[in-house]
Amino acid sequence: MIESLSVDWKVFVNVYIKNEKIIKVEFSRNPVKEVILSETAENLKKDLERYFSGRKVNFSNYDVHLSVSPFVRSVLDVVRTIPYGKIVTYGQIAKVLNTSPRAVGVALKLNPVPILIPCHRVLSKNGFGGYSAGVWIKKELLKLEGATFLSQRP
DNA sequence: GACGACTTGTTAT
DNA sequence: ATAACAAGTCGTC
Repeated sequence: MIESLSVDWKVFVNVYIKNEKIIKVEFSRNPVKEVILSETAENLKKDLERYFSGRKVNFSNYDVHLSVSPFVRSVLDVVRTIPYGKIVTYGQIAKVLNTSPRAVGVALKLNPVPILIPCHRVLSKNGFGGYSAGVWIKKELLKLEGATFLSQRP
């Protein structure tokens, strides 16, 4: 059975969990129908609420499912180690993995669990780069985490 | 700033 | 199998 829960933010953040593993996080105009939540799900919900209220939360101990190619997995693994409030570029990740920035961008688009795997902390060298749910959400998340350089970017 | 060349994994044909 | 594309970057003008 799949658990679903929503957290109210600028948009609703909906999370789906199966067998204690997070399988999907989505931004949506509407909340999902919530089911009875396991302890893991309750904890995650509280952590998300804390996160959106501006607290520093680390999501890296949550179990995520990730049905993606080995390459995408390797990119997401690297992204997962980026600490709260810190920013890196697509190029830096590409260098670590010996690949191209372009490929890193494609891989990040395939991230099934934004926020938990913080792809919003990966920007292009000049500018913001993209975001599957819309760049404005990426900007809001960075603002939330206190990324002060924001105003210097076009 | 604009534009093209180069890149490399994914996606579509 | 092969071509087109993408959440990028670098050099040149």
